[in-house]
Amino acid sequence: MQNRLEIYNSITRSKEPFKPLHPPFVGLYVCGPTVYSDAHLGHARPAIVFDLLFRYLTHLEFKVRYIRNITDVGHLENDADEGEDKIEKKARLEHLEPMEVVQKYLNNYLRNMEQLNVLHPSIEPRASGHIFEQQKLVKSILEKGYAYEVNGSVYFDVLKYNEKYHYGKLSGRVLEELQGSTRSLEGQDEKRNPFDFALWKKATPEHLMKWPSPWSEGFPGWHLECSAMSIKYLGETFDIHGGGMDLQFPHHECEIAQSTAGLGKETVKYWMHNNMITINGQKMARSLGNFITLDQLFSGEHALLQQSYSPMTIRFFLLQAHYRSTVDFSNEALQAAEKGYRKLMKGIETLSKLKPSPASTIDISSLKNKCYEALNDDLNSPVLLSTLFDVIRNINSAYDGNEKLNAADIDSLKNLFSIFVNDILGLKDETSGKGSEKLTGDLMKIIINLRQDAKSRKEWALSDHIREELKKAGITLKDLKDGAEWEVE
RNA sequence: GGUCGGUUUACCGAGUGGUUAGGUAGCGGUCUGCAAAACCGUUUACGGCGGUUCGAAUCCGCCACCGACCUCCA
Repeated sequence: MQNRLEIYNSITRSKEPFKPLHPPFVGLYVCGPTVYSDAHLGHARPAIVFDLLFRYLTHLEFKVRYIRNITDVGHLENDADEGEDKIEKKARLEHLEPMEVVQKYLNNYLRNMEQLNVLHPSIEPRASGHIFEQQKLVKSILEKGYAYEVNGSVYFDVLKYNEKYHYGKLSGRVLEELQGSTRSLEGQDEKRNPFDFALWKKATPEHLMKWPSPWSEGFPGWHLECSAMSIKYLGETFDIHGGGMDLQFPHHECEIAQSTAGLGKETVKYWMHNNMITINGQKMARSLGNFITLDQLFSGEHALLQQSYSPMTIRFFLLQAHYRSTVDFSNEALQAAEKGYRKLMKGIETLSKLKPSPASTIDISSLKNKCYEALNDDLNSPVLLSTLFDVIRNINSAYDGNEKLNAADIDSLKNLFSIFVNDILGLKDETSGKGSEKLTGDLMKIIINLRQDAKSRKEWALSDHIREELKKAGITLKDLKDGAEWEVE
C-alpha cells in the first residue's frame, strides 16, 4: 500500500509515483494566508486539501514535517512591487499596530481551521520572524549575479537567470511572450525589465514595518519568505510544495527562480496546486469582493446564505470534489452536502448498534483496498466517499434485516470508518457536543410551549409542577409577559 | 491577445475505449397509529460537428461556450 501513492505534479503536468527523497521523512510546505482580514471559503480549500495529504502521509507512517507559513509582511496593495502594504493599510483603517492586525486575523484564521478539524502543521512560521534568513538568501543571489541593487532596493534579474535556467517552467510561461504582455506600470523605472521582481524593497519614510539591511532600511519582497523558510526548515531540497493554483504564477515561479539562483539547484520535487472556489462561476477572492467568510458560513449571516452550514458540512462539501477541480458555491450544493454528511455519520452510528449474525451475507474483503486505491490516485476523496457510501447502504440494509454481518466484519468496518472517515478525511460527528446545546434548546422550547398551553387552560397545578420538576433538574424557569426564559444553574 | 484547464443525467460530482460511481432532489413500493428514518425499484447523461475503431462520453481534429493565470490573491 505504502508505495502506491501517486500525486499530480504541476511541474510535469502528470501523475507521478510519490517517492520521498529521504524516506521515511517527508517535507511538505504549503503557502498559507496573508492575515489582514477574515478567512473565507477559499482559504478553507488548501487547508483541507493539504490536511488530507498530511493525514494520509502520516497514516502511511511517513514522518512528515508540514510547514504552513503565515504572511505578515511584504504584501503590497497595488501593482507589482508598488503601493501600500495590505497589512499597514488595514492597520491605518482600524487604528491598530500592524502586528495587532496580524494577531487578530491570525487568531481568527487558526480558530476557523480548528473548527474545520484541520490539524496544526508542524511549524507555522511567520515572515516577519525570518528577516535574517531572507536577507541571507538575497545576499546569496546577489553574489551569484542574479540580482542587482538600485537605490537601496534589490531586484531579481529574470533575463540573466533565464540564460542558464528556465524561467517559466512551472507555469508554462515563455519569457519573450511575457515581455510583450506584462503591463508597463508606474514607478517601475528601477527595474531593468518589467518582469523582474523585488527581493528587497527600500521603505518609504511612512512605511511602518521595516528592518535594517545592507541595502537599505526596508522589507523583503513577497516571494522571498517561502523560499527562505522552506529552505530553513525542510532543507535545500524537499518533497512537496503546495498552494492554490492562483499562486502558480508569479509567486511559485519566482520562488523556483530565487531558490535555484541562490542554491544552484532545484529545491522542490513535487508541486501540488488546489483549484479555486467559484461563486456564480467566478473565482471567490478578497480582491473581487465576492467572498463569504467562514464565520459567515458557520452563522448563516450573509445575504447569499439561506441557512448556516456547520464546519463539517463545509469540510465534507470540499472533500466531495477532487482538489484539482473548481468547486462552485451554491446553497443547493451545500444543503446536499449537509444531508450527505449526516447520512454518513448516522450510518456509522447505526454500525455500532448492529447485532452480529453468525455469518455475513456481504463480502467486505476488498473494501479497504478500494479505499486505499482511491486515495492513492492523487487523493481522490470523492471516489473514497462513494465507496464509503456503498458500505453505509450495506450497514443500513443489515440494520433493516436484509443483510447480515458477523462480529468480525462489524469490527473491521468499525476500523475502516475510524481510519478513513475520522483519521484521514478528518470528519467527526458534530451532533454531540455543540449539537447537544441546540438539542437542549429545542427540548426546552417544547416543554415551555406545553406549559404555556396548560397555563392558558388555567391548569395551574400542572404548570407549577413542570416548573418545580425543572428546578429539581437544575433549570430555573422565569415567566415573562409573553413566554418564558430559562437558565441552567 | 498569450498560456492552461473545463463543458457529464433535475442539481452537485467521479470515472473508464465495450460492464451500476456516489451524494441530493423526484417518482413508485416495503415498513409504519401518523410522521420521520431506513431499505428496494425507477428516471440513465456525457457541449456541437467530423474522424479513428467491431465499438467512444472516454482517443484525434475542428467549432462553440465557460473559467483560471498573465496585478494582489488560497
